[in-house]
Amino acid sequence: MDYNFKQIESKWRQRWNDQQTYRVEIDNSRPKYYVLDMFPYPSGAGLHVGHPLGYIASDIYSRYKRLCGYNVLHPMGYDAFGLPAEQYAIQTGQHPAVTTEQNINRYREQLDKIGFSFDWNREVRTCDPAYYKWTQWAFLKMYAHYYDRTARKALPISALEERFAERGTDGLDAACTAEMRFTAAEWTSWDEARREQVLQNYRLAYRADTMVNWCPKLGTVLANDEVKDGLSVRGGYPVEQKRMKQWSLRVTAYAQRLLDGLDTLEWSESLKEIQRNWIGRSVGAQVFFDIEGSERKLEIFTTRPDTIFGVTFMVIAPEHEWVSELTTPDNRAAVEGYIEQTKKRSERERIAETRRVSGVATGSYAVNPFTDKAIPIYISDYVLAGYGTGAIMAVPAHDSRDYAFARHFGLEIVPVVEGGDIEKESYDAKSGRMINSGFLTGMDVKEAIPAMFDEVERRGLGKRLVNYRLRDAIFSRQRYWGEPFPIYYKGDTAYPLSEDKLPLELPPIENFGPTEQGEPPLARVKGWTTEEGYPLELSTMPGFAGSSAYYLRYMDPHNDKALVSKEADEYWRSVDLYVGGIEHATGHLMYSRFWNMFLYDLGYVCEQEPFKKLVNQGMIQGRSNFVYRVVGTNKFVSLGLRAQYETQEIHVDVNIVRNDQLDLEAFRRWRPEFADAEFILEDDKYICGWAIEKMSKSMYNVVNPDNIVENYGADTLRMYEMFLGPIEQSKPWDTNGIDGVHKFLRKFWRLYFDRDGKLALTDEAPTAAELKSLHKTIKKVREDIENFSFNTSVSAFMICLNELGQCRKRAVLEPLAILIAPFAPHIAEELWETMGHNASVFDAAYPDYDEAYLEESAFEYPVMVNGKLRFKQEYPLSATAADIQASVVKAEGAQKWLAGKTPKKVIVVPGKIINIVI
RNA sequence: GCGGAUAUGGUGUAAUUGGUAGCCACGUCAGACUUAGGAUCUGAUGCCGAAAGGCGUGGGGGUUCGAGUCCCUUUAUCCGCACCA
Repeated sequence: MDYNFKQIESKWRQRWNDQQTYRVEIDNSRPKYYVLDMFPYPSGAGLHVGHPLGYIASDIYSRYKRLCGYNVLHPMGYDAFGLPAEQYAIQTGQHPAVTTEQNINRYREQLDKIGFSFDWNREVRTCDPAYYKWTQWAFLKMYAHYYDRTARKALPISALEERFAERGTDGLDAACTAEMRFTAAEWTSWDEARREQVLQNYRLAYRADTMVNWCPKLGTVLANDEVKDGLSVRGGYPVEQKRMKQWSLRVTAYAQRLLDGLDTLEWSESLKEIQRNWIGRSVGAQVFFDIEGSERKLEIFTTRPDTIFGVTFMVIAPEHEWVSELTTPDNRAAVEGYIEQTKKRSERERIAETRRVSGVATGSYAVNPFTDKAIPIYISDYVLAGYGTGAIMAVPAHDSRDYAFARHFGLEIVPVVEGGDIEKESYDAKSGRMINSGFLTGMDVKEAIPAMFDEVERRGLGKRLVNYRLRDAIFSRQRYWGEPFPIYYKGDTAYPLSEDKLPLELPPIENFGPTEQGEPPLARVKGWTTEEGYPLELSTMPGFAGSSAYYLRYMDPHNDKALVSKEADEYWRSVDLYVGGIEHATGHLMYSRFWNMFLYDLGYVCEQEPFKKLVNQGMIQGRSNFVYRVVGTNKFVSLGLRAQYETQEIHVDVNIVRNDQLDLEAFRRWRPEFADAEFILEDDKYICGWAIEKMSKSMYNVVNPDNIVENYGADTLRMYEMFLGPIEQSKPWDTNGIDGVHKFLRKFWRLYFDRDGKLALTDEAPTAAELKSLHKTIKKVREDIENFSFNTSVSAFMICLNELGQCRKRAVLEPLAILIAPFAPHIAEELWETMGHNASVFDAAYPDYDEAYLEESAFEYPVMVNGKLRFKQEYPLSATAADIQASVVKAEGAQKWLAGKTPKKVIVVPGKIINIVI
């Protein structure tokens, strides 16, 4: 009886489902382990063969951990809110809930075929009201808290109100949108709306007028991580900067903790680096510059206070609040023209034209506090409104952008650091001796920086300040298919719904586009108000809202009293191993950490970091195949002969190509126009060309895992995906080669059974060689799993099989069946049961190796002469280096190469190598 | 421009972490069994060479008895950030 994978796999799929094999509960008698995959967005296209790569790796790991005695939490769910379903709804009128449900069912069907050990009782869907109740709950908590820098944690906003009533802002160091100063008396004198406006400045979830990424085509604002090169990540539509009133999360409050936390995580260095860059910490100073003829002072941020003596002008962003105020009547026309021109340019154009210098003078002057000279204030779009204060002190001698600007406008360039030639270019390096700099002159830059910090603070011009590139996350989307905000309005003032009103359910709707007035779709809903008739917020939450705490919900998915119970949280704690794509580096992985830290501050969770160890699986690219049509005919010429013809390259469906050889009949059936195709063959075969491209429908290179499972079985798919190469590496999918793994599994099967399908194991004692082979494999496989090196463990199984030959001994094959179980669970279960075990193979103990079987008594040394391998010589392992040194020269092999000469040196590394240097 | 990663046969890859480069597969070639083969089994397969031997881990240089691995330099590809003051 041959290896009937179809029968075996459907049997065990059924059995695992019926017996709830992978259901897990809290079990204080066993150590826990939490293995998580990034849950998928259920798209209409279904899974392709690249998606399960990470799932298979994590499944192998969790099955392994389970076999090692851990209580393993390994859940799966769906990130079900989002733009694509809604775009589809706008086009077709189908409700996103319907298409999402369909897609989820399709995903589930596909996932089930691969034999994952997910506990489906814990499934979550972000679009389920019972789930998003807790998304809304967390939002309300953020709304009701502010971040106190002194306490280094989030505190209730009510405490802030009390504080304001007692002493105003005196002594307060809190994360806020703009620094505020007021007294207790002022606070008490304000009305409710005014106070609320002030509190919005501090809330961790707040509504404010801010510069946002507006995507007109999608009709919504987007967060920074949803925009790339001035285009939306979803859809690739142009994005522009616009000032709008939007909800945001004060992620920046946690910037330092998000940065510090990275050091405690087992993440790849490159991923940590991406997050560090995204947070973008820079240490510098805030400095206030006097403005001539004004009481106000222009605030700037600089990391080079040492160069203040070289400041010869200042530049503010076109969007700066004071533009109008600083513009003198003579310059008004020019300034307004410039601003108009900047507005018209999209973000994308602005990025493309970074080299071009543009700007205009305001006519106002500031005063350099150290040289006392009047310096002109300019407007230019090379200064960004969103970073620092949107204003800079320009040091043309030591900043290349300021230099280009000064050259263009003929402004003064005063060098203050020695080195470089300011006639040619600016000298940006942070080293050298200070010149033309008053009290700093003669110091090195490294001394001058702290000296100037001190001086600025002493003279009350400003203070040391740490700045972050990280922006607060814009949290509202003018969309339908997302979580509604538990917020209502009285006039323009926002109020939270009370927690007992949650979940605030998304109302049904038929038209999914924006209204004619450009309002979000929820504006169409009659009665989208509170019971008292106050209007509810019309925007919904963004995609990352639902994915920010889903790992917590898996711990306790059916709890309607809390996001996660104390008991469940304290048992499961945090994710021990998280597997997913690197594309979430600055989005989901950032927001989740923020969300979790916030819940940690409030005492709802016991771990500060949600994902202890993280593995990024590589992207799977497509491998396209081509046929070559002779131009103007319906003849197709094989790859090797195409040079003789004028041909046209056409993508052909990879599913009708095998090992680059075209299935001619299937090709004729593929599309009607090829029904009577003729072929020019080489060696009676049609060989296709190939290329590595993105996996997509239009390239006909999408490989569906269902087809692989159908033809080879899930166990083959699982092992082959691992065999393909290191898990972190991006690589093209190539079905060529899957035969090797399939062949291995068939051979493996045939080791246990005779021709009639009867178990053919013997109770004979294994030989030393067999035991050595077994224990070597156990050792290798265990180590490889721990190191996430699954490709080499698959190889180890193949080597073991080659070494075992026809060994049918139970003492060898029984542990081998358990050893392979994480990789090929179906076949392992079947073998285990056939061998007479009642319980699942996953209730067994994972085999461990015994060093004793691996020991060698003698070692055949490779002997090198002058670094080149010349002969081999065996010595017992007990032989000392000195013994070998003395005797190896006398060996027959050595005599030939020495040719009578005396060696200069003989190097012996016991157990490794001998090198004779002549 | 800054930061990170990668580079090994025709292909995917491996290398006890400084110690016999190419394990394990795919592919190819030869053979066996076959009416047949997208089945199975055996053998060969880095390059040059008849052989002895030589050359080989993107290129150049260095350290070392010994380098795919360490150091310097250079090239190519991929990814992230990018007028961040």
